Amino acid sequence: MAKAKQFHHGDLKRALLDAALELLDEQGDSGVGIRAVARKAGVSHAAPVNHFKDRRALLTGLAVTLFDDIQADISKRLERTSDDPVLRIESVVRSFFDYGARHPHRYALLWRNDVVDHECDEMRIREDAVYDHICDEIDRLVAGRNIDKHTVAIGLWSMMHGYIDLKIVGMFEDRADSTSGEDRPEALLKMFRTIFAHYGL
Amino acid sequence: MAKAKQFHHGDLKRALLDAALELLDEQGDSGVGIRAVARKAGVSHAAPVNHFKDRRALLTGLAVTLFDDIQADISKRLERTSDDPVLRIESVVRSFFDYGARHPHRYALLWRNDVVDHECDEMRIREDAVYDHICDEIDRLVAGRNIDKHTVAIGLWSMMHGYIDLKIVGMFEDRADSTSGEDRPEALLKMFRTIFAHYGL
DNA sequence: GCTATAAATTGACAGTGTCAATTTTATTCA
DNA sequence: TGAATAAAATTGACACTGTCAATTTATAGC
Repeated sequence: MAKAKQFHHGDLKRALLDAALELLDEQGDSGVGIRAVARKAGVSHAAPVNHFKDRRALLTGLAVTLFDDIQADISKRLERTSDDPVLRIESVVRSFFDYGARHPHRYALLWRNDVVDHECDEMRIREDAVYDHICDEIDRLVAGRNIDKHTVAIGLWSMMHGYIDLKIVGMFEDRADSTSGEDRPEALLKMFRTIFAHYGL
Repeated sequence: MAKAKQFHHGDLKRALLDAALELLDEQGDSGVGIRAVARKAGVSHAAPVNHFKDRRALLTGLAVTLFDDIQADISKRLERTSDDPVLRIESVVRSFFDYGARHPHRYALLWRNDVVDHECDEMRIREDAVYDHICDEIDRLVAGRNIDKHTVAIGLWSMMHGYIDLKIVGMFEDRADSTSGEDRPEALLKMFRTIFAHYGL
């Protein structure tokens, strides 16, 4: 495998996704065009059509691999986390916080509805997986009590996603003078612990 | 004004923004191209350059008008709201919730970093204005107490924005079975009131 | 009325996504 | 093994986009 230069690339799909990821990190999603990716992979401009019928399909395929990366990181962290549901939830949230800070373009792509097909099975499966990570722990947390776990999960996820997204946009740049709480993500986590506490969790 | 058909349009800038808004509502930001807007305004493909040097400038100009609309709605609601800081904060949040539900494409555009210039003065001013609406009330709320108002404001704004954004993406479509709390936005507001309560506000 | 300036026009260029036709390689089956 | 079939990559074309330069047209000021 990895033969020098043959007509049939052998593993072009993988090569295309690699090239796409590089372009994404460098220029954001607008830089990930079919032709640009093909160029970067050293292949003709129409070659990708065999593996991705669309630009949309290409970006969706890329988003799928990103979700897998996140999923892997979450699992790795959870292995090192105790059985306390609150701590496990915080592990998941920290995984997202870090990912958003480290790879803003990748994170932004995940929620681009126009360019990524969230309806397709491959995406739904991945999204379900990460949602379940949050929801399962909350389920354990509210077990027996008369609390709608989805409301708590949606609230938590909303705050988590909203913070990452707004930070990427630069919304908190010069607005929130970093006087007291320098580590804002941790402050938000503490804030949510407040909600858990209020529910008696 | 509004003369039939002359070479000089007279108010082309306004006409372009009107056309852009229509296209945005119909097709999302990807449908708002310079040429498409010019076509819709009944003018040649290069006419817009006199009023918007870029596609980015066009989209930014459009986003500015959207922020103004939101600002107007917020002000209208606040006029009818009592002096209670919590109620006033909830008014602002409800304004955003409604806007996001009513005009998903418009809301999404506001936070598109690649296509809208958030650094320019016109944008900063509008963003500051809406942020201040939230922050001022929170400031009154935490007055005297040893609480970082920015942390509370960022938490609130993050949850608000995250919920609207994820809902637009369709993230809560079939996941959260709408058994108990049908009105999710109100549930989230209640959740935040929990945080206020915890801080003794 | 003449001139400067602003506003809109046409035309061109490079780049894009997508499709059709074609050539090249790999695979399968007799 | 060799021929037929399928898969993978190529080239070429089309319509479309954003942007720029050169040009024409209208407006405003002296």
